[in-house]
Amino acid sequence: MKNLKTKKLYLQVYDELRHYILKNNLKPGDKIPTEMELSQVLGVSRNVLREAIKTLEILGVVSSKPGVGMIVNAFSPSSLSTCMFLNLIDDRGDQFRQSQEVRKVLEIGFAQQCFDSITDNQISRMEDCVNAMQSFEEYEDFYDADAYFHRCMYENLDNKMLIAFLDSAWECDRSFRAKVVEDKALRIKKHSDICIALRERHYDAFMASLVFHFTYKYKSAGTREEE
Amino acid sequence: MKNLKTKKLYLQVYDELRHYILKNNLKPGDKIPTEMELSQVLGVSRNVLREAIKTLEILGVVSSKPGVGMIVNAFSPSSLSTCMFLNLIDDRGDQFRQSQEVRKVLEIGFAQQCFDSITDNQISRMEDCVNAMQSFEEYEDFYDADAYFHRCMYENLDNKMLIAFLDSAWECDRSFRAKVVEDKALRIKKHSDICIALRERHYDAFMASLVFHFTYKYKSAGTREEE
DNA sequence: AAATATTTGTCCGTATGTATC
DNA sequence: TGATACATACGGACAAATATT
Repeated sequence: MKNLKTKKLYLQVYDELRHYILKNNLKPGDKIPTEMELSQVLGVSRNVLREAIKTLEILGVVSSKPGVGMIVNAFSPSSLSTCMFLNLIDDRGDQFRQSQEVRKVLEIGFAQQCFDSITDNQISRMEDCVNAMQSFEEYEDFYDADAYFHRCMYENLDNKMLIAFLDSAWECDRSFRAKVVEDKALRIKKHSDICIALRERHYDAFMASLVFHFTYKYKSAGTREEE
Repeated sequence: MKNLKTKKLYLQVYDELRHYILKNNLKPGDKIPTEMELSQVLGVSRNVLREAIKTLEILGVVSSKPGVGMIVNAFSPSSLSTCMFLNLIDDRGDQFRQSQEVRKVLEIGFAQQCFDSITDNQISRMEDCVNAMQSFEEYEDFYDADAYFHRCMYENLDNKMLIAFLDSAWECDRSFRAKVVEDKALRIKKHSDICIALRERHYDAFMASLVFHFTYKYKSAGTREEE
C-alpha cells in the first residue's frame, strides 16, 4: 500500500475503511476487525490506522470499547454525518438536477420570509453582486458573486440550517453548472430583476423573478454524458 | 486534562480544537499552532492530538503540509462537512424551529412530485407505520415510525439529496420534539389523514393534510425565549 | 546554492485500563 | 481468581517536505 501515489496514508486508510463497511454491507452491531488485524492487513502502522478510524468514531459511524473491539453503529440512514460518510451519491451526473430541485424548493419556499425581513443593506449588497458580475471575466469569480447573492437574500431569516442546506446544495451544483446554456446577459438580468422587485417592495414581481431565475436550458438535450 | 470525566481523550481534544477555531474566529488561511504546541498546551500526547486533528482534516476543515503547518480551509461556509463541524450552531433551543421550517418547506415543496410518483406499495408501508404507532408505548419507537413514514413519502422522487436533507433536519428536531404538546391520537390522525388522501388520489386533501401536519402548539405559548 | 531548522508523516515499543472467559 | 484480548495513551525515533538563513 505504501507507494500508492503520494496521497497521505491516513486518507487512503479512511477511504479503505469506508469502502470496507459499505462493500461488506455491515449492519449495526456487526463487529469490525481489531486494530492489530486491520493495521496488518492494510500494511500500515496502528497509529495511522487509528487516525483514520477515530474519524469514523467521531462521525458516529462506529463505536469502540477497550476489551471489546469496534462495532458498526445504528446509523440513521442519513443525518449529516452518515450522509457525508457515504460521500453522498454515486451518480454524479444526477446531482445537478437534484441540487437544482432542492434549491428551487427552498428558495421559493422561504421567499415570503425573505421578502418580509430583507433590509436595504442586504439589497445593496445584492446589487453590488450584479454590478460585479458585469465586470467579471473568470467563470469562478462570476460563480462566487452568484453564490454570495443568494446567501445575502436569506441571511436575515435567522435560520442557519437553511443557509447550510442552501450552501451545500450550491456546492454540489457548482461543478456541473457549466452544462447549463445561459449567457452572461441573461444570468445577470435574472438577478437584476430580483433586486428591482425587492427595491420596489413588489411581492408578485419578486416571486415571478425568482421562479424565472430557476428556469434553465440544458446543453443539447439528451446528450449529457454519464460515467 | 487527564482525569476529566471518563470521556476519551481524543474526543475531548476534538471538541477543544473545534471550539478553538470557532472562538478565535479563525478565517480561511489562518494558521493553527503546530502539533507540538497544541499537544503541550492541551497536555496530551502528539498521537492523541493527531487522532483528533486528522478528523478535522478529513472533514476538510483544515489542511496540513509537512514543513509548513496547518491552516484553516476556505470553508464554504457550509457544505455538509463544515455544517457538521459547527455541529451545527450553539443555540440549540432554536434548532427545533429551524428544522421545522426547513422540513415544512421541503415536504410541501415536493408534495406535487410526491403525489405524482407515489406507488401503492409506498402508501401501504405508510399505513403500516400509522398502525404501528397505535401499538407503540415507547417514545423512541413512535418517533422511528414517524421518521420512516416521511422517508417513504419521498423515496420515489429519485432525489437522494432531498432525503439526506430531510433526514438530517429530522434528526435535529428529534431531541427537541418533547417540547411539542401533541397527544398521540392527534399525531396519529395527522398521518392517517395523509394516507387517506393519497389512497383516494385527492390532491387538495393531500396538501391540506400535509399543511395541517406541520402545525404545532408549543408548551406554554409565548414563553419561548429568544436571544 | 547550500546547509539548517521546522513541521508534518510514519513507525515502533511499552504500559495501563477494561471487558470477557 | 487469574488469563486473555482489546482499546487507550504515552514517548521516542526517523523520514520527507518545506521554509529559512
